[in-house]
Amino acid sequence: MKPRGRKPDPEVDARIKQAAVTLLATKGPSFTMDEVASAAGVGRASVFRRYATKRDILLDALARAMDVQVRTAPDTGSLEGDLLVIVTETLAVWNSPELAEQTRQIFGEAGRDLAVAEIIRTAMRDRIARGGAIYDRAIARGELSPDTDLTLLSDMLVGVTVYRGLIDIPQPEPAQLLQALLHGFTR
Amino acid sequence: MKPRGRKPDPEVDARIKQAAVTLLATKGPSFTMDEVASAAGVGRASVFRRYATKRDILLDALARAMDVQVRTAPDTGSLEGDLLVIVTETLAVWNSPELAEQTRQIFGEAGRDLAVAEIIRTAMRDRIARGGAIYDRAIARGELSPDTDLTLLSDMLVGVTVYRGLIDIPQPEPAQLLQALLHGFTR
DNA sequence: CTGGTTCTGAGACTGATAGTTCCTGATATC
DNA sequence: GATATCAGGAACTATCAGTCTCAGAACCAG
Repeated sequence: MKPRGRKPDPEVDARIKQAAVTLLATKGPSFTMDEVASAAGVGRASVFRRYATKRDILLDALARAMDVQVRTAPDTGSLEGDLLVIVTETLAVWNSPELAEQTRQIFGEAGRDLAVAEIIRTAMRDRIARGGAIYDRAIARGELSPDTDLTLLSDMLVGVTVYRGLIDIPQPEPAQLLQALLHGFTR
Repeated sequence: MKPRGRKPDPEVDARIKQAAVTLLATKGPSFTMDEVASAAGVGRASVFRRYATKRDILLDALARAMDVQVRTAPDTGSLEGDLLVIVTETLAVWNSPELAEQTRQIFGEAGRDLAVAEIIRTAMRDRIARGGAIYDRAIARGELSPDTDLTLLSDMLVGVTVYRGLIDIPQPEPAQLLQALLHGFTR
């Protein structure tokens, strides 16, 4: 059956989503529903008509926020060179105080809500997939074995930085981290 | 000058601390002050007389909880053997559903409160220091260079597991992680 | 055009929870 | 014995998620 009465205003939709993403970026996951409504210049009820719970709007805003930035994979001619770019970019997130704080909070939220974890997981998978060419080339060059666990490689790279970022430890030097990933710690 | 009136009851102290630690273990950081008071069989005001805010009691309970488990370092005769024990133990935390959930929540809390981060950081430092002998022996045997960044080694090991645990990815096989740490990903 | 339905902003209300305050009684120091 | 602090209990405030109501606007069916 057709919907009857007045239709939801798409303008209101847009302004709520916009406000949620902005608030997530500025205040982290602790924004309030009142803030969303007033930042969107919209009635409280209109927010709750679209999102039953705060969790819903948070997840939506988070998914939007994670969907944004992705760069094309570098191609420097060697695995070491390509990975150095990625390592450096990854560390850059944690070396910028504002970005680091934001990221800390988001990973923190993942610890209390598996749905948040899933959003991050998916976003990270996409990001790795985007860099797949690097590994293809490295395997073609013989720098990596064809049966390398690329996910583990990637997770070890990201893992240290997330871990250190979360508990507020300075990040390693890119070259050192790169060395450890490529050659391990034994001599 | 001496304190005048009635003294704080040490029994009450103890029961509050006990209740806080227990609640932290069972409900995670989301326990309420009412729960603490009633679990301790104590008045609400007595809790707030000892801890000005919930954050304070949470930090205290957390510090207590982290202070508990530490094992003596293994000595299998090789770095590989010793590390395998440590890797396996670390993975065990995340392979037990209840422990994993608890750890997830605690790391999540670190993302929203740097004081929590500091408690974890300190506890992890202690734990690494406890395993220092492993690395001393490995260096003596020539398995590690004397200028190895042991903190990075340790953080890379823990980092992957925390990262994967937080965003709910299955943990790697111990042997595979060990291999990556010792020898890296290149051939 | 009319009537019914759903949207809109505004605001009141409920319930949970942190934190405060006050009460009465117990226990300590002076 | 006066005074101060602690004990438990309970009322109170403030914040926030989530619900509900209202009056007015927009839309659809007849």
